[in-house]
Amino acid sequence: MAVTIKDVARLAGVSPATVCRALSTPERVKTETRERVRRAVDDLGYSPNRAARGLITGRTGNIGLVVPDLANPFFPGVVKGIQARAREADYSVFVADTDEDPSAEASLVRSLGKQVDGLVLCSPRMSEEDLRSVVGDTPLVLLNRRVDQMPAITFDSLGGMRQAIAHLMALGHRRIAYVGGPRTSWSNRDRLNGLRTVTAAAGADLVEVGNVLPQFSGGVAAADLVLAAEATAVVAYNDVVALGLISRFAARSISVPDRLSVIGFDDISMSAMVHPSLTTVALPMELSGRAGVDLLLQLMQHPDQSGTSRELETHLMVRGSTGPAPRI
Amino acid sequence: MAVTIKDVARLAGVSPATVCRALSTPERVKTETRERVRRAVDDLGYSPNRAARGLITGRTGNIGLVVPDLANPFFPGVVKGIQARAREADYSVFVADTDEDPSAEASLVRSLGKQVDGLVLCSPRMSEEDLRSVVGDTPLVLLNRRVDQMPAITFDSLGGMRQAIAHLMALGHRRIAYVGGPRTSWSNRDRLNGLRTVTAAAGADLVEVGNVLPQFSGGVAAADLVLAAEATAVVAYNDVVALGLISRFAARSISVPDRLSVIGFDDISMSAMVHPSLTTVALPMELSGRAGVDLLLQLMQHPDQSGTSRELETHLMVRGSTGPAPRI
DNA sequence: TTGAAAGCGATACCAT
DNA sequence: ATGGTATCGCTTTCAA
Repeated sequence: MAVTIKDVARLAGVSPATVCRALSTPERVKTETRERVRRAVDDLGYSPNRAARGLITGRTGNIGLVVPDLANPFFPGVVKGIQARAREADYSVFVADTDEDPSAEASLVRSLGKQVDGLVLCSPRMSEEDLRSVVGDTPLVLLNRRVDQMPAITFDSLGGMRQAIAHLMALGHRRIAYVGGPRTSWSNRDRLNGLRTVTAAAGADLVEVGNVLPQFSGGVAAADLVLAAEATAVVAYNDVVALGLISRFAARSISVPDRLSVIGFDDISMSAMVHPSLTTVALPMELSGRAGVDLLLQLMQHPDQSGTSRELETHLMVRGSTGPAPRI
Repeated sequence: MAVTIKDVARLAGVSPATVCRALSTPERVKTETRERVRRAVDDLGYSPNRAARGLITGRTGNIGLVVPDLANPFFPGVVKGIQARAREADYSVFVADTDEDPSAEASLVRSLGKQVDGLVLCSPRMSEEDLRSVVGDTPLVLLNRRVDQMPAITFDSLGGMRQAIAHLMALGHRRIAYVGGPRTSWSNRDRLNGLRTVTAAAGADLVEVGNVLPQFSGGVAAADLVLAAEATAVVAYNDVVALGLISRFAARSISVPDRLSVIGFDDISMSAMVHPSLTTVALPMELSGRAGVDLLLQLMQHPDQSGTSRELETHLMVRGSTGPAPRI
C-alpha cells in the first residue's frame, strides 16, 4: 500500500493534522516540527492522495480539454500550450478527441465535466444552443469560438485578413477568391466576415467560391472553381486547404505564385516546408492554449465574474506562394 | 451541490448500500427495487463520484499517456487510437507532452503514475536504465520501444525495410543511402538494424550518411551528404526527414524520382499530399494506440503476468518519390 | 434481499 | 502551535 499521511505523522511524531498544515500552510507550524515533517515526507516518499483530497476540497486538480481532431495540425499546438500552462499551475490535463462529431462533444463535456475543475472547449462544432445547454456548473472556456456571455480566447481574423489583403493589393491583385471551410464552422464565418469587410474597404473584388471540407481534398476540389473565377489570388480557409489548392494547381500546370497567389491560415509547420512555401496568417497556437488556461484559472477562482475574453493577434507570414499579380 | 448516492437512496426509499448494488451488481438486487433505483438515478441525473469510489476501490478509472511531442505528426495518430480504446473501456486519458525532454519524462511518469491505473509510454527517450527505475507499481506499457521484460507494442521495422528494399531493387537500385535519426532513438536503431539485415541479404550497398534531428531541417541538412554518397536511392528515418531531403533536392534541381528515389517512414498524412508524393513505410498508428491500451487493460487485470507484447505489421505505400534507378 | 456501519486518505473546524 | 474529530461520497463486510 502507498504511504499515507498517518505514516508520515507517526514517523514525525505529530498528528496527521499537523502534517497537513506543514505541507499546505507551513507558516502555521513551528519551524522545528515543520522540518521534522519535511524529513519524514522525504524519507517515506510521501505524496498526498489526490482523490482523498478532492473528496473534501471538492476540487480535482484536473482540467479537461475537448478537441475535434488531434490529427488536424492546428490542435496539437494548442494542446501543448494548454499542457504547459496547466502543469505550471499544478494541474493535470484530460484530453478528449471527438473525431469531429458534434454529438460526441456534448456527451464528452458532460462526462468529463465531473472529473475536472474546469474545461477548455477547442473549436467546438456543436450549435450555440447546445453549447449553452451543456454548460453545467463547471467553469468553461471556449477557444477559437465566440458566443455571447461565454469566456473565450479567439484570434483576430479581421486583422489577419487586413494584413493578407494589404499584401495582395500591394502586389497588384484586385480580384481575390475565398475558399471557405464548413458553413457550420464559427472560425470560417469569422474569417469570411473579416475578409468581406477588408476587401470592401480596400476596393478589391471578392469572389466566394463555396465551402469545402477543411482538408487537403477540399482544396483540391476547389482549385478548378478558383481558376474559373478568374481571380489572381486566393485566400483559403486554412493551410491544409491551401496546400490542396496548390497541389491541384501544380497538376494543372498553373504556376504559383506567377499565375496565382495563394494565402492560407494557421501557419501549420508544414507550410514553411513545402514548395512553394505557403504565405499564411499565423495564429499563436501555443499562446492561445496558455491564454485559455489562464482564463480558466481566473474563472475557477472567481466563478461569479464572467472572465476576460481575449482576442489574440495574428501575423501574416509572407512566403513563396504569393507574388506580383500577372498583367492580364 | 451535486447529487449523491444518499439522494438517490432517499428518493428510491432504500439504503445507499442498495443503490450501490443496484448499479454495480444488479443481480444481487430484487428486480423491483432495482427498477425503483434506476428511476431515481435517472430522475436526479446521478452519476457516482469517481474520487470517492477511487478512494475505496483504489482505482481511478484513468490511464496516463506520455508522448515526446504532440507536434510530431506521428503521435496524434497514436493518441487518437488510445483515446478511442480507452473510452470504450470507460477510462479517461491524461496526456502529457514532454517536449522531447528525457528528464521531464521521468518526473512525469512518477507524478502521473499516482493518478492513474496504468501508463502508456510512447517512444520514450530516456535511457533503458532510467526506464527500469521509474517503473513503480503502476502497470506500464511501452509503445514504439522495446526493452527486455517490459510489455511493449512495436512496429515491424524489419518487414517494412524488406518491402522498401525489395521495391527499390525491383526498380534497379543497388546503392542505397540511409539518413538516420537520433542515435539515442530506439526506433532509429531498430530501423537501421532492419535495413542492414535486409540490404546485406539482398546484396545491395548501404551507405549510412549519419544521424540528424528527426525534423525537416535534419533532412535538409543531410541532402548534400546523400548526393555525395552517390546513391541512387535514399531511405530516411521518417517522413519529415524525407520531406526535408526532397525539399533540398528540389532547391538543387535534383529531380525526384528521376535522379534519386526517396523513401520515408511513418506515413504521416502530409506524405500523400506533397509533390512528388512520398513513398513510405506506413505504421498503423491508431491501431498501435488501441493495442497499447488492450495490453494495458490485460496487465491491469493480471498484474502478475508480464503481458503479451506485440509487433504490428507495416506496409510500404508506393507513391511518386520512387522510380527506376538512373543508368549511370 | 436489504440495511447498518466501518472505513478509504486528506482536510478543516474546534479545542486546547 | 498542535491535536482530536467530523466529514467528503462511495464501497463493502457483517448482520439481520
